[in-house]
Amino acid sequence: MSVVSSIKQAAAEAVQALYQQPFTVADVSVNTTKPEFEGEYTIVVFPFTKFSRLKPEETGQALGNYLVQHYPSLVAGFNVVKGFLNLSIHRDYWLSYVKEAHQQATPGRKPSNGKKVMVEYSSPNTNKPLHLGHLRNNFLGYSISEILKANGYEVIKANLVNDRGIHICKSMLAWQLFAHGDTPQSTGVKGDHLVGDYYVRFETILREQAETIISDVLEGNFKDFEGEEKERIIKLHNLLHKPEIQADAEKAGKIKDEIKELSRNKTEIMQQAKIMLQQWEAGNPEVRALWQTMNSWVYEGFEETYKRLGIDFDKMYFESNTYLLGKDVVEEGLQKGVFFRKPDNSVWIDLTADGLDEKLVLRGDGTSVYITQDLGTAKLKYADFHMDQSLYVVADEQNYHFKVLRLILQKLGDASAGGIEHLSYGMVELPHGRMKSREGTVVDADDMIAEMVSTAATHTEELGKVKGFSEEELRELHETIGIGAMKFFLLKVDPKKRMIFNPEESIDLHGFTGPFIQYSHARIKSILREFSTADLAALADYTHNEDLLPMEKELIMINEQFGTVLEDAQKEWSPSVIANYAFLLAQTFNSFYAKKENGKYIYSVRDAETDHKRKLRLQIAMLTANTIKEAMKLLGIQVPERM
RNA sequence: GGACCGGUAGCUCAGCUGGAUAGAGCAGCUGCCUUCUAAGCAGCAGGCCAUUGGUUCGAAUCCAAUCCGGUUCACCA
Repeated sequence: MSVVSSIKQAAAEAVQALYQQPFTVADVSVNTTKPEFEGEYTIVVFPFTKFSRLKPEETGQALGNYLVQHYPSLVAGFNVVKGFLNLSIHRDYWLSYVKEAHQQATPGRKPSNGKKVMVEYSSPNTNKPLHLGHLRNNFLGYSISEILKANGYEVIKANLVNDRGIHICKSMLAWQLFAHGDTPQSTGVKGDHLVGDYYVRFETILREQAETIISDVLEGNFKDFEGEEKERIIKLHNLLHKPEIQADAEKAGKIKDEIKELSRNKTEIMQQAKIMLQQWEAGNPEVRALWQTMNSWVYEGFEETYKRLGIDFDKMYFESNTYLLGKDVVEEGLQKGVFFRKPDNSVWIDLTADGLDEKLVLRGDGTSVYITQDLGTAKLKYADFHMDQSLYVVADEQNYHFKVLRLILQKLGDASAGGIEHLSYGMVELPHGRMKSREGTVVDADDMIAEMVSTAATHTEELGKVKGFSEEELRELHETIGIGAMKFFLLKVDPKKRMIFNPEESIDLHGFTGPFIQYSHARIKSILREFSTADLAALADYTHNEDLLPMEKELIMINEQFGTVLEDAQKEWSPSVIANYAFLLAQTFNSFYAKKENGKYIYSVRDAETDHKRKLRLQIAMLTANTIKEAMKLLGIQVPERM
């Protein structure tokens, strides 16, 4: 049990004993003691005064006395300042913690809790390469999975690949029209990029063709439209010319957008893509073959990127296998009276009682929509694994979708409903706004990785501290630092906040960054290298008998908090909690390392004042290195032995 | 318009389950390599915690209203 939990429990018992009042552990507020006061942890006594009917100072005294008397091995002393009871934790408590923990490779890990959770993340489209937004998703999904594991959960990392649909046909069509049979092998272009290039090509042609139609429409020529669509476009055209709309830029913009959308749909190339999609759905052998070929190129490309980033999955789902799944759910919903059919044969659910809207679950023509598939897939996942919880790592623009998904499954009384949770994260934006693939303003993941690794290489070379590294070791080190910097950059921010990335400013290697923490770890390792492995192993049997200097105590304390930090990160689904902690720990060790008095390093390990001190500091150094390593591992970041 | 999310130093962010004088990093300025690695350490400067009101011993933190920014409310996925 952590120190803080022990204190809370002791305090709750003390209040019950002293004042015969029921008081739970959750009601006790414990903070770290401010540096200007004596002690390590502080109990806020104000909440107890209504039971004690004494002044806060007197209540604090009474409580402090009780704790010292009844928990002497925990609380060695105390002082009271106003309503704050500052506790000095017994020296031996800290000493026994370092002794017991310093050789643990994975500090803070919890034993299995018997619960199973699926984390779905990444979920890429197979029509273009990964970009910066996907990186945040991948890093978050991977990290939260590792954090859940460390907290005792069994985790299934799942990836639902969006491998079919109109966007895939766009790339396929453009390739058919313009590629002259080019392949990744023939061009030397990475598969996902090659396919992405044809997606862009498609969009370029589409834009050109749409321009013509739009300018026709704006001139009052509606030859490309007929029937209902013609009526609609004429109506929009007329609306646009009304003076009150002309005066309202926002409304005019919306109308123009709709004209644009309708026109895009009418282009020849879009019509061709739609035909291709129908052929795909009908199982046309030629289209299916092309689809398989091009998807395999993309998978090779993704595989390379995932591997480089250290991202992995336990289970792959493919939308081409799941997109028809939801239809029996629709039947079920109709039978249970949860859904209803409209005259045009479309199927809906009424969620207005829950503060939401009516939601379509099946089109009039019997084809499914996004939510239909997701309902089916949720049931499939549950049938496959019977997990207690199913976590979806998806951007916050889909908050509404997941609210609806969970609600529908609840109304259907489905077993999977209770476990559905949305780990919603904010989008990564550029200084000028959102990344848009149509407008070519995306930051490509592979480019970004290459750039970070090369920045790391340049910087490493400038510092010139890696003499004796082989080519291969150097290459590995640059990967570790560059990718570490990038992962840390994207994970240090609270997931639910959107973040702005400026490609003009490269990601820092100093300060609150991955490399700072990696560096701190490497430096601890260089301290440990001063000693033989036999010396280090022998520390396990060493019996402590020495007082602690302030920063020795502080470091042990922070290390000891790791278990609690792990729990917090899990509860909040936030790797940033771990990132902040790892930084604090590294920073504190650096201060410890560099602390100088009268020209002497007062916390020197090698040149410690006594053998006891040397052994204590060695244990502290080992403990800190292990905790840093483990914390970074939970973020998916490796730490080097030397850098 | 409804729902949800955000607004803390010049910039990027911690702190938000109420607790002592609001913290980091970057950028700016000072110092510190004969040291177990200076990707570091120590310091200076920088704040009406969006605004107003409320709750109470105590509010950046909780509540209400307002202002600003974002997302969403598709027979797209």
